[in-house]
Amino acid sequence: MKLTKDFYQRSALEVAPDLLGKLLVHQTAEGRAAGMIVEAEAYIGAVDKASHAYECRSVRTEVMYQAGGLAYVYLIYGMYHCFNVVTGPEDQAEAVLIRALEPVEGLELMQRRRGAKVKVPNLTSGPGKLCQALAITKAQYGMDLTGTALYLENYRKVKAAELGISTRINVDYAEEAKDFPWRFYLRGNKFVSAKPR
DNA sequence: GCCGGGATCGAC
DNA sequence: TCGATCCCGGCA
Repeated sequence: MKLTKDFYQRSALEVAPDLLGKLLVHQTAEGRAAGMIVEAEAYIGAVDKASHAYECRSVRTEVMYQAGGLAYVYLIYGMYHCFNVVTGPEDQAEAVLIRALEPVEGLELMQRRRGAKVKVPNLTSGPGKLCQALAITKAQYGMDLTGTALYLENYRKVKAAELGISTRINVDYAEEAKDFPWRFYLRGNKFVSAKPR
């Protein structure tokens, strides 16, 4: 079942752990590719120096200020895209970065997009990798996640014992925010991008 | 205009 | 450990 606006229009800190075990689906002319979310990080503009929206409402961050249920996609390091789910009510800049997926559907398509030599665990085990595997680019910026092309749906339940929590990856510059325990992952899943601290 | 830096990845 | 590579934001 597809996730509805109600699911997204809550705090990023509630949505992020709830996203584990959900299926991210992207339907394109090339076909359908989908993976189960195994790692996600919350970003909350109002209080979070690691957030792009911290003291910054601009063309790039505008979608984060919209009501939850839209896609926030940005280019990082000049070469990779990162996919976020916008959460919360309108005017609260919040989002959840999807950091890793376990491939479920369209493995051949993902392999073709990522390159023939890439081994399966590396298809979707990082925010840049999963965007390449699912063909998510800035063309998907602002897209409605309750639509038909790019959406999330229920896939499997996650037990409390499977939930891992840690600090977020690569935000050491963010002063006190670097220590916020806002990263959520499925314990023991081999597609999780990095070892927790 | 110009300049600095980044929610990454993969080759060395 | 380090380089690729480019958009964006801040400042002039």
